[in-house]
Amino acid sequence: MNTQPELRLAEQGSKQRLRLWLRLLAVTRKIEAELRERMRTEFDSTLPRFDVMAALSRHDQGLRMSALSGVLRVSNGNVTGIVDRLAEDGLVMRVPVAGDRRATLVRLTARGAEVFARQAAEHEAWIDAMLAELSPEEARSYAARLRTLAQKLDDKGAME
Amino acid sequence: MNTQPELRLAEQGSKQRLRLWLRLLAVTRKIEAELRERMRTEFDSTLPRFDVMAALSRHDQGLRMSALSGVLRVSNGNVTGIVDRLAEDGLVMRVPVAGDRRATLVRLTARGAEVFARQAAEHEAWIDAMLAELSPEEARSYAARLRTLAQKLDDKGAME
DNA sequence: GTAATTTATTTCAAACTTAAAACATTTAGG
DNA sequence: CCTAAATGTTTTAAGTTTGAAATAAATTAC
Repeated sequence: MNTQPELRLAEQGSKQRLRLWLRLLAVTRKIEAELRERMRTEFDSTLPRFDVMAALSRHDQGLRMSALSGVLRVSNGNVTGIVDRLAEDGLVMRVPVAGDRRATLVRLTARGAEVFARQAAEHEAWIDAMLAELSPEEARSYAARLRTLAQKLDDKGAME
Repeated sequence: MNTQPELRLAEQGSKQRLRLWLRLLAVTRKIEAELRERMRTEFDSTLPRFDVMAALSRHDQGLRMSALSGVLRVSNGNVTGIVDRLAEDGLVMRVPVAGDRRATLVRLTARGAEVFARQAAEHEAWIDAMLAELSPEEARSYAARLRTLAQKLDDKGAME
């Protein structure tokens, strides 16, 4: 056996990358499950709602529905439902766009901004505790590596 | 300002960890989106179905519903639905457990095993291509780091 | 200017997901 | 035994998610 060492090596790389992906997925799911649980028990809310509010909090002037779904990388129809429910609760508002009656701007209400600020502070503390194992320097370095990886993935996607 | 340097430093660590989490989430979602798209177009299937079949493929003798949901870290009721649909398609089968009429064993059918083998090979190739940026050694080292992190997270969860 | 195309969003059907309730069965304690 | 607690699974209600179809409005091309 092992008459084709270059093939064996390629296989090895493939297996290592697959293993990495499975671990990445496991850790991400674990953290998400924990965050979801806490959002539910502490704030009677959900992660998707938090994600939408987080995106809006970075844009005082509001975001169009399409921009929102672009930022969050979820489908248009998905955002519609979440924004509907947030609006019912008075946390976000839909504002018409002057000069384009197709579009809507979504913004946090004053109460929404208040509620989000409280949740964001806790959220950051939860993450900090869960990733306490990693030093700030280690976190910085992994984040940087992931950034270049994400960039490469986006480049590939753009070619289609 | 900066009269409390120890606080500033703690804040820094917290911000770095939060940034890392957001990148982790972004990369994971990007890869998942790509895998889902390919599962759909190439195999007319979904990621959750693939995940269930992958778990079953590692257990020739089959898995109980509860073991399956434990391995996949999803809720019991969730697995029920996915297994229902896989069973309709003749890819998995429910087998009664001798001596315990509450439990069910789920196993891949012969056709299910065949179908999964094809999908798994492609799946591994997709991952390999998406993570080609990472050398096998780099992948191995990150996977190891994630493993210890996952372990720590599990330990914390076990304390509740 | 009107028709065709593009853009922005919502609606829809199907699947996935969760937590909690319901159900069935088994195990343990008196 | 027989009842209470524990275990294994499904059902249910609500929300999330997708991709595709529908709707509406704006833009482009005759």
